[in-house]
Amino acid sequence: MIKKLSNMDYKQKQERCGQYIKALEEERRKIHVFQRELPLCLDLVTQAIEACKRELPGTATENMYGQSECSEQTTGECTPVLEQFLTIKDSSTSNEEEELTDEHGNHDPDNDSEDKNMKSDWLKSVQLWNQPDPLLPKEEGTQEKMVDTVVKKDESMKKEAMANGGERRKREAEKDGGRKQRRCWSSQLHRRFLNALQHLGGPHVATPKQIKELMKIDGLTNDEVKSHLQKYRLHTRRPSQTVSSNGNSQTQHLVVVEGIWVPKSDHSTGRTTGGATTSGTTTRSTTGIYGAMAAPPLPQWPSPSSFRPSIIVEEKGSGSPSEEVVVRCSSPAMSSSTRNHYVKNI
DNA sequence: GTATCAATAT
DNA sequence: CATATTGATA
Repeated sequence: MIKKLSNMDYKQKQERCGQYIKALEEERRKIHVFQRELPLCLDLVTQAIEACKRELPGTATENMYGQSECSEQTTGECTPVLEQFLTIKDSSTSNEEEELTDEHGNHDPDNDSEDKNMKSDWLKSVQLWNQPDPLLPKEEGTQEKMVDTVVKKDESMKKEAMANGGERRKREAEKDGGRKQRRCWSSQLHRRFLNALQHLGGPHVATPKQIKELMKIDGLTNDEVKSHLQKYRLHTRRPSQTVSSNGNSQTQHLVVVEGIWVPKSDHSTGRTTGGATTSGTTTRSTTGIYGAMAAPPLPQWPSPSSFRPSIIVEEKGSGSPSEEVVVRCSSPAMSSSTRNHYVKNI
């Protein structure tokens, strides 16, 4: 009796583990669409899967009870996997959103051109594009411990936002005839923006008002969000389609669309972390900083582990006059309704 | 949602 | 001084 029970128990364990893995994999498929904005998330899930698989075949000593199928945002006590999450998170949390370390009030334009930091400093160098603000908000300090939905995250930099925008929002009717002072989109602000975007289902379905609300940043106006969204869209479109120029457009039925848009990488460290170090000085070939995210050269993310292209689109119809492409994704959010087909302007 | 203006940065 | 970026506005 008891033997049987324990045996069944074991089998159940295994089955549970399998289910868990399955769930994880599905989850990963889902967020794969957003790999552009949640590369680390994807990475985390992937690693979790691997870790789980490693444990499965061996002695299933670990206790897998308690969570029928925790899909990422489980409440917390999530077996060894959770530990993995935590570890990884700890190491990479800096670029998840706390990458703002105002360590450098000065960027040394001289000894910058090293690729020395090909770890994850991609954004580190971004932070200081603030206006000469006497307020140096040292907000950071927030070591959040939520690995969950990626959205609810920290609420830490609102103050900064206030300082930047809300405070000086008073219209100075001086020579500019009442034009507002520029809103400074810090990297954090932008990240919140991105989060909001993805929760609303993508840049093309999100409305500025919703975004603003979701960002929950005091002093932020709809127009500001709107403007930023516009710019974001402009830049996230494919800025360069350097491929296929030689009439061999049929060989390429798959093109990668969109990449990560990170706010203004600094003037020095902003090279592609991988591949051929673009010795800079290519100047902006109409694509500028955002250009390095299109198709063939593949993403240049600091993420050490495997990284696959972003959203994949495939050409529709071989004779269609309208060069239209459809995003192939399984995300319910993305694939809702008709707004998700990007028109190609080749 | 787009186009244009204006302030800055390069 | 010209041009590119980027946020504000029309």
